[in-house]
Amino acid sequence: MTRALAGNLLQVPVPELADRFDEWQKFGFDAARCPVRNVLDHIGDKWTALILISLAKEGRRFSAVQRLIPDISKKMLTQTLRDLERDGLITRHVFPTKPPSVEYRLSPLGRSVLDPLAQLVFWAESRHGEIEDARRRFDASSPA
Amino acid sequence: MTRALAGNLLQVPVPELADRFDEWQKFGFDAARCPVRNVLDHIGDKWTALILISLAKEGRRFSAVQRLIPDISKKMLTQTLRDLERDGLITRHVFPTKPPSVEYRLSPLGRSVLDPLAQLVFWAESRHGEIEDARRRFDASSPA
DNA sequence: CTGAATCCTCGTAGATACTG
DNA sequence: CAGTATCTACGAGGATTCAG
Repeated sequence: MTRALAGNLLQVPVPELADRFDEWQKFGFDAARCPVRNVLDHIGDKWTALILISLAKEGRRFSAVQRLIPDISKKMLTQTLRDLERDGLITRHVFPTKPPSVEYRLSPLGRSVLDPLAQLVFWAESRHGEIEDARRRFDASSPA
Repeated sequence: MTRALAGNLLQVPVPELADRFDEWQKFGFDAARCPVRNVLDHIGDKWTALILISLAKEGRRFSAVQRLIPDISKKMLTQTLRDLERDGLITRHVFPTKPPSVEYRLSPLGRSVLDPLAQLVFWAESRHGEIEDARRRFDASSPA
């Protein structure tokens, strides 16, 4: 599977990102037309990425996800799952067992975001040390 | 050009992302050890990504960035720039002109995040339509 | 021009309790 | 088990004003 996707991976050169930015400018920088604001804000919120990752391997039930992300409240879990479902990134499957059980799964669209998301996560992981160092330096040279 | 970078791009198979997630679990899911929470939350906030992109082509002055992102307040611009500087993603250069001018530039570390960021932005752009459709379907079938 | 300082508001998210 | 309902608190972020 890692092979299968290798060929698919869209090449996105950085200069093009800057050019895109220039283009958004021409439309008055309408928030609705700007994917950075419209989507990245959303998947960048406090719980979304974590939930997507927790569903990467297999579908999971509500309580299973909650166990995987211990400090999320039921309220935020419910809400974030619903937003994700609304955006078509996950699907919701209800099984009419005695105590009802509900399983959430990534949709194909949801699975497709794991690649770019992984890029960012692994960037964060590999640069984490550098960032911490920079913070320490900054805090040291900046008067409280 | 989509070809040129193909060789450079780190392949990050999705299964590995899920495995990483499993590992974080073992450490009690400490927020400090979790790059998703520690870093992605930060670059995923309201203005950070936009500012990074606006500096992608060249260093820019405070007021220039503000023009590029019309609806950011001076307060948030100052604050986000300072956080970015603290994290070592941008550098700050003061020129002692008559009215002082300050230019912000991406550091090598800052430039390095543009690649994964671009992946996500272009994902957002290419899937934007799908997401909007999903939203409409969801809202239509869901009783207000 | 590039901020710093203050005040104020609004939304997000946590806590708690309840339900099918 | 998988939510819903309500209340509250906190903090991000906007507006405004001042300063080097």
